[in-house]
Amino acid sequence: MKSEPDCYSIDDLAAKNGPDVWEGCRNYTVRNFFRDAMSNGDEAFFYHSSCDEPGIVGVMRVVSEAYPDPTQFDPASEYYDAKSPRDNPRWMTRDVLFVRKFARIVPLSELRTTPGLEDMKVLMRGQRLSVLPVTPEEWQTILRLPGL
DNA sequence: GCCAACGTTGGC
DNA sequence: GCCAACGTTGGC
Repeated sequence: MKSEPDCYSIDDLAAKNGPDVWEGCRNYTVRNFFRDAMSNGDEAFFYHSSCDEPGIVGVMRVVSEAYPDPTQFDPASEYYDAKSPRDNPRWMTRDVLFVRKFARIVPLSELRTTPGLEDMKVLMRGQRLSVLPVTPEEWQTILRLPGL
């Protein structure tokens, strides 16, 4: 799950000391991932994008079922969507909980050269979705990279 | 339903 | 700042 650290970083999530809403995703494929592909209790990588060193910085846990992203109904929010009906919300999200920050960032450049990650979705050209699936094998491979 | 125009993402 | 990729919009 990607976030621009200038906007919301893994340190922001850690400082929350509890669940936080993963808000603002406005893409139908991502909406479907939140709704259908995730389960309460799943773990996810936190990825910093659009920054000096893009890459995976730690682990968090999904700690809710899917529910409508509240920011779509908030006219004061930058994520407000006037076309989303309250009785049939367009945008879904889930709560996440900080699990741990890696000893070092695992940069995108390293992911690209790590054996076993050749087919990882986040490395595919043209891939811009802010939430992407990770296979169990990729998950284990990546966990071994940052060390302690 | 087609498709051009436009907007966004995000690495570089 | 550039640009490739691709999603969305809206006229027809």
